[in-house]
Amino acid sequence: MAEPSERVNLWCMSTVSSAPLTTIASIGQYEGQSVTLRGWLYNLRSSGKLLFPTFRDGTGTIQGIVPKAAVPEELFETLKNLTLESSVVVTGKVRADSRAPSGFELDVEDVIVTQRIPDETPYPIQLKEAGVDFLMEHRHLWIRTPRQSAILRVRATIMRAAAEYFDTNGFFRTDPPILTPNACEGTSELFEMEYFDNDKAYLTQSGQLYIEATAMALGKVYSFGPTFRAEKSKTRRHLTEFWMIEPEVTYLELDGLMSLAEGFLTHIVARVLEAHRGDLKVIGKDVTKLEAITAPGEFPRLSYDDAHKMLLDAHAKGLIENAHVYGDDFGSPDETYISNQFEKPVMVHRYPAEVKAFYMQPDPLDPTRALCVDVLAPEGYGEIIGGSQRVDSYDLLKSRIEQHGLPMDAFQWYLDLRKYGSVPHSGFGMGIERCVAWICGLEHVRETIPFARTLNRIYP
RNA sequence: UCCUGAGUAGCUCAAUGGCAGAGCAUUCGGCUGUUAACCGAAGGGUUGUAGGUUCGAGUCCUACCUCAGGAGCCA
Repeated sequence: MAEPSERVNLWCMSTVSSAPLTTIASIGQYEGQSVTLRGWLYNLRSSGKLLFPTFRDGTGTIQGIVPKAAVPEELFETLKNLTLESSVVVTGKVRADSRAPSGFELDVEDVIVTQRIPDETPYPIQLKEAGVDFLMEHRHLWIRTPRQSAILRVRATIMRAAAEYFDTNGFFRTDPPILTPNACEGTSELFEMEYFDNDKAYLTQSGQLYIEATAMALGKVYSFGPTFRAEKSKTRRHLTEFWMIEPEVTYLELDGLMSLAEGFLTHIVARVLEAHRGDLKVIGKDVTKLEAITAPGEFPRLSYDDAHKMLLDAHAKGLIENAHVYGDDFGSPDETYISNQFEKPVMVHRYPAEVKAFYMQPDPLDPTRALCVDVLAPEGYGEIIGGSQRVDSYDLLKSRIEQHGLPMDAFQWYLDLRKYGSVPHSGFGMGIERCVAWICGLEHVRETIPFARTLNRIYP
């Protein structure tokens, strides 16, 4: 058996062959030519004197063909005995073939094995089924599989498109601190840590209060970064560490905020459809559901009261188990039902102020309502955006802080924003992982981020 | 925190209280168009942990551990 070794250095690879270096995603441009790919052996089938190695390189997969009679003996033996996920530099001629899923195959001419995985320690992840626990324990390897790679590529586009929407609409990115001295919203569990000698610090659970301050400096701002919640939630929608993008805009009221959210989500979906139809196919997402988002027509806007009536009707018809109690927030089954009634994301606004955060502006037409909006993604994915107009009165904000039993000292700087040139302003936050889960049609948010942090898992 | 379910070969799973099994993976052999290829053979086990019931426990009981799904809360 040929025993290729780690004999290849990255900087000399370009001299191995005169063929142009390319990626699997763009290999169609080279039909009829020889090219060089750098990647890994994804799978290997054989039929007597014919080998079918499948290669992957992070942009896609392609099947190679190696007839014994057409290549040197050493090359054939090397490939025949190559172990899955060994790293390789492959040179071959690109050929269109209707039998290939991607439309192209590679007639292999040369292979340099960068590292051969030894027989005694085979690659642990099989192409066949595996359980959640095993896959999460091997997340560092699981992300190599075509479906997981496709999800991560879509995630990258969603993150870029989200930032791009604000960058091209006059926003300034102003990221808040990740270490904070107190709870922004006071109630939820926070990750606590020592801050030098006598102080505690907490990992941020939202940058909102800080970007209200930067909005007062710059007008239209957004932040984009990780947030942390020590909630003991074990569901398909929760992570303890997740990424949030949050715009905050001065002189913007609730209606304008909803329009902003609508334009923002539409832009993201459009960008994903532009760039990732192939990936969405690998993932198994029905793209017609996404095309419905970018089709003409506004996102439905539903008041809390209307949503409540919708839920009562549904309960009367036996479509949901529990009758919604007027005045309560919506539970997950309620949100799922509401979102399933629409093709587009639905914006539910003006919840009872009592169930919402202290900083939300009351509706002047009915002060028991908060000027807030939750955007519920279609197909039962639930809340992906939560936002509101903020309290702009010093006196009202101060009394709210008192009512909620929050430490006044910690909020002095926040109150200053209402003391010195207060203006109406609004903002929202979108959790990237829930957005990715919705757009990709995933069962669980743990697949939307390279290394998910959940209640029971912090390895790898 | 509460409710429910699951832990058996590297992986996915079977096994009426009565001999510990299969598929995939690995190794060896066969096949010139395979698409998670297929065919033949071999190796591979402290049934999550600790007790208990029983002639006999993977199976029944108790406790614990781990994981999963859901509720609440949230993005």
